[in-house]
Amino acid sequence: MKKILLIDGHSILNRAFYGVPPLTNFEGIHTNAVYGFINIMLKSLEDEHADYIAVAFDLKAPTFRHKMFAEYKGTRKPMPQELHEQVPIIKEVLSAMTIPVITLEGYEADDILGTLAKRCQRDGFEVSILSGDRDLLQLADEHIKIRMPKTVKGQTSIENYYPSDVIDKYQVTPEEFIDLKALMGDSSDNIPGVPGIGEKTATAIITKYKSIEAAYADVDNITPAKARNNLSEHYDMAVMSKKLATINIDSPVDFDVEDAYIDNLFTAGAYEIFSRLELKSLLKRFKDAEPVKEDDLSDKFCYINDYAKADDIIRECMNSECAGIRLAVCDDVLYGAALAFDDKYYYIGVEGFITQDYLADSIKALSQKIHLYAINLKAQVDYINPDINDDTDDLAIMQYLINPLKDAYTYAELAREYLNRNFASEEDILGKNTIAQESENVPDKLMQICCYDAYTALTAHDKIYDKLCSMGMKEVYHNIELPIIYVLRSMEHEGIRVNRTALKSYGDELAVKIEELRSGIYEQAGTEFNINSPKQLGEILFDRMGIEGGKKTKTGYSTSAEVLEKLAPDYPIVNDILEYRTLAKLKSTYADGLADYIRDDGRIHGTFNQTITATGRISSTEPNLQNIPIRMDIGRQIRKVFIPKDGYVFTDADYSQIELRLLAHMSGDETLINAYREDKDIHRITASKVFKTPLEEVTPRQRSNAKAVNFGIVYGISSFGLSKDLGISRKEAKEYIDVYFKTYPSIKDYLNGLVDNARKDGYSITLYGRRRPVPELASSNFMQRQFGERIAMNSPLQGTAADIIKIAMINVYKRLGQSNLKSKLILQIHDELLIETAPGEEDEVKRILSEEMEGAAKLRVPLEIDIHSGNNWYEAK
DNA sequence: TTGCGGCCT
DNA sequence: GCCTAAGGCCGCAAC
Repeated sequence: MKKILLIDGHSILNRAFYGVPPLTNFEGIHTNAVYGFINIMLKSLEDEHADYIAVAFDLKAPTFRHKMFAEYKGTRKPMPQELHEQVPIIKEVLSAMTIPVITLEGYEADDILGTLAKRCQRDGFEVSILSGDRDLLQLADEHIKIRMPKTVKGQTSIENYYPSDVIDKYQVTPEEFIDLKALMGDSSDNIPGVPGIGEKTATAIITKYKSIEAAYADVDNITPAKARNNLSEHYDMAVMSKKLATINIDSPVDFDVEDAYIDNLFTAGAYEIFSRLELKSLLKRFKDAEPVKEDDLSDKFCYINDYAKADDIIRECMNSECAGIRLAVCDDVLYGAALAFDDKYYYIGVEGFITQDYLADSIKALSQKIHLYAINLKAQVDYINPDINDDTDDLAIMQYLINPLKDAYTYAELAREYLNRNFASEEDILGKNTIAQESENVPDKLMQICCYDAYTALTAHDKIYDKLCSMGMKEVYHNIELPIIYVLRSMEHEGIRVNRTALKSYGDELAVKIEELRSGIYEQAGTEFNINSPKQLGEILFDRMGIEGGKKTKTGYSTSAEVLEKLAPDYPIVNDILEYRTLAKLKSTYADGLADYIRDDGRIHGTFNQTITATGRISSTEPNLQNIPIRMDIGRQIRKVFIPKDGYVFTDADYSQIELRLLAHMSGDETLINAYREDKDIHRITASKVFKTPLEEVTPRQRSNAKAVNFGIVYGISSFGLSKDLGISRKEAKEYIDVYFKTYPSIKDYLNGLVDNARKDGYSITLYGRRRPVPELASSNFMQRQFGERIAMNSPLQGTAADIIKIAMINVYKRLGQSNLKSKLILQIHDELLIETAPGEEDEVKRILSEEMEGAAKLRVPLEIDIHSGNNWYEAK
């Protein structure tokens, strides 16, 4: 039997809009409703195995119902702009997918759906109608099924209604459903119904009489009295409501069902739209549906394993101006290299006479002679160009600067965006294998990955570089991001030495204390359970032990430190749990966690990621060396296991209040600027002004509160956040903030200006021109907009601080090299640099650090650093 | 894979 | 009525 799926366009789009979190592409176009719509539609097609599909939409113009009843639908709240702008997009998408989009002047989508459903049923079709609108239930019939998406706890499922299901759920037949609505009315459509009759009474009346006409005929016997009186008085209203509620199943809609036949939904046109909208997971569906869609350039690629040929190719490449390059590198081993130049694409494998050293040396020579373009240079730079230079470009870095919010900067992403090509991604080609594992198989896959990469680097380079420059980020790219690659690579290469045995005993000591606490906790609880499980812990504390705490999270009780700390004074077990948590965290994440990363050279070589953060900061992974404990002494002790080479010391320098100093500089506030110029205590000054107390009489408490306010300003202050931080009421927090802004009006103006500019431009910007898009500012959701405002206030400060320390790192790195020092930069922790300092170089290293860090930017206030040295990281802080 | 909780600047 | 100070990474439990 033939099957057709009919969709209520606006209803499903609306559901998708509110069901899918806000989503925008880089141009700031909202896409969540389109995304959700297509997902619901494809899911339904899968479930139903339909071979025909059509979508009906309402038009703006009045319908026949408005002629009957002028107030029909009333003055509806306009749909949010974010949803409104997606209406034409979904229609465009559907058209591109060759799905008929049906509208009819003077009629609603319901009427179109009803008409088509009945027609198709007559023609022997099995019909499914997809809508979120219960009114459609009146259409349910022997061969007409109504599908309604339903969301329970964030999970969307579909409810199917045949007539029997309607009766089960509403005690009335689909036909009677109309009469039900005629009595009840419908506030959203402004259908009046009968006053005083709600769902309960209406259902009772209709189950008994089957129709409003029959009920009216026996109106004297209707109970309760209120319903009786109202129905007899307002019967005409019920009759009109019935007419309004009745879906027209005989509308003059012009439709040839053969147009709705599903041939291929995944057309090139649809692909183009989805990639413009950046709906990646939908693009994936394309690949499954239409494998030929993937661009295959394999026949252009040439595999080289002959030494003489390789030599010829490299010599030939030397004569071109530029080349795309991609090396196959894994665990410090080079397996091959792809070169793309003059529309030629070679992969040279390390094989036979083509040794690693030969290939690396040839590429280094090449990089001296011509411009090379790579994607993710840091991973390959060891074999390309050992030291800072401006001749090898990195397209991943360029793209990160253009949009730092993306989650991948791979050739597949770049080719899609800039070349309109859909290449199999590295993950697609490798599957679960690594490059090292794959090198043992057929070399074809490595060739494909590297050639696609080199092809993309060469072909997209000019487009992406031009875009970067047009966005004003040429300097930040050349002066900051490109050189920092080499510094980060060097830091990764050096690593940091760890005292393995000390780490082990630290872990062992923790284990003893943890066991003591564990048994004590079990004893107090009267049972054994997994203390690490928030679920079990919550049940023990709040159910079994009956502690007053209350639910907070979706999944159960909150057992966060914030909650537990309030209970700790009254319940010894809670105190023990908090201590257990602290120690367990230290053991699993730091003692045991770090041990796994110590390599044979006794050092940890983490990775510094340059393209992760939204603001321009560096991030650290495998392991994260930027979150080693320091606040509590028990945790801080772990820093003693980080040690320099024998005879060396650690020198640690960190900026003093860099973000507040930037606030002073960028806002131009004279009080703040003078305070820093005269090296005054900034928090004390703020306290004195805000609390109207003479400077000498500021209490420690006042100073500490002022410090919290200063921090808050940098984060994009909110009364909620400040109140939580200070443990005061929101009202008090708001008063602090108000007084602060009254005291520093230029800062208020500056921060407001940041928000205004970000709203106008769509992005925030640092002193050095680095951008961060803030699409949240355009949201219709209040929370989202507020979030956007805080981002707009924080990003320029945090981002400029990130720029400045990167400049300092580059200069420190260069100075250490120029002075032929053995000392090496090994860590960066956002505003802090750690140098492993060789014997006798201590003074010079300190001089370099202070000159380069303090001199990294010339501001209206001095940049100052604190500097310490020691025999381990604990001592050096 | 997701949510919670916790460590850092 | 929402439930938020900015930016990260990671271990564990539970699905």
